[in-house]
Amino acid sequence: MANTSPSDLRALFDRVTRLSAADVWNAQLNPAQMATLEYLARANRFSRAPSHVADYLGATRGTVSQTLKALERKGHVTETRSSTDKRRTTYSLTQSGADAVAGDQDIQQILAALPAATRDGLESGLRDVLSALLARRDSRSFGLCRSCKHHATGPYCQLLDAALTAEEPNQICHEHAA
Amino acid sequence: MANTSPSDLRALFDRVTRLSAADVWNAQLNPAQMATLEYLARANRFSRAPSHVADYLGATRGTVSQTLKALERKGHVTETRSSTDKRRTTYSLTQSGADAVAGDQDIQQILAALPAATRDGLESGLRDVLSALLARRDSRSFGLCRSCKHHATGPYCQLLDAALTAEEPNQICHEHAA
DNA sequence: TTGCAATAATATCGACTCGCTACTATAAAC
DNA sequence: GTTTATAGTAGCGAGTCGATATTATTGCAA
Repeated sequence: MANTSPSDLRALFDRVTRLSAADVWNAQLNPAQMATLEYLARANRFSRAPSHVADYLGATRGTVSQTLKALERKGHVTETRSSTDKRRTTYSLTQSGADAVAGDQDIQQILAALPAATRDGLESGLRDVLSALLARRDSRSFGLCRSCKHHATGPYCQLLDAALTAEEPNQICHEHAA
Repeated sequence: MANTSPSDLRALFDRVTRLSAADVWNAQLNPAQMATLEYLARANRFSRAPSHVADYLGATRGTVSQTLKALERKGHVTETRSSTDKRRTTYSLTQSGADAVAGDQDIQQILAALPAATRDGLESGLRDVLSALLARRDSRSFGLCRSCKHHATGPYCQLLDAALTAEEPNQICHEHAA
């Protein structure tokens, strides 16, 4: 296991990616659509705009806009326009969208079956790769609300000056800062 | 780092995948084309047919056929038809194709910068996930020639009854068996 | 308060993936 | 010598994806 060459490791990562992507198609969704649904399922109410999804997935706003329209046609998300700032749109999962995310268990079953030590090693490696990727493209971290410097007990967000629900501290936030 | 939930880990994996895919587009290639080139760069001469690529990437033959045609139009691969079995076609990288693979250094640089222990943890985790995925879809392993049961010193392949070049034991083989 | 730059979301375009179903060759098995 | 399996391809429809342009809307400054 020692002396892993970066190119071998990269090939290994790519292959796992491709094979697990091939599994996602077994819903009526493609990988981009599933990734979008999964993000929406984990993001808080301040972070569900097309531009947030684009930023999170590393895609352009145009692409994400089309993906969200496709998901809307399939009934997995609904669009809500902001009344205060009419440029803003927010998307939410419908029940059918939430079901699709919950039903996508294939890779999760494999991960759940791994020994805890292996899972931890995998996670810490992926986290390191992710931080390097984020640093290079200087993208946002999308961390959990509760680990943010603007998070105050209450629960309350000092940046957005908003009271939070009980679940929100455990959701992903676009404005997250360490 | 402990108590990693499978769904968090899955989300982490997806995000790294998407962000690194976004980087690949910076060549004139999309992720599927780059993955195909990378496979061809690592596969031995018995393993470069469209169906082998399809099997490796978990895609259909039709899709791979089109991808190879696109790569051929761009001058990154060349087609060679077998004279003994006229159904068979083999693809090889051109210099331009090899350059494209070599130029795709972004993720490799990140991986190379990781501490060896982190890299090993990442690799062993990915390997476990890969074997589980392969077992479920009962796909081939595509291991290195030299680790195959048909590999004999010489170097020589007992299954295909063929003498091997010096590099071939270190390439990927479609017929690899443990 | 008019003017302009920044922001948010879409629309459109062309290249391409992807699963799918058909289809053509060719080769092997009976 | 016919059936069956294998290898590759074509064409279809849905949809991604980057690029570019367009339309609203907002905020700021002269």
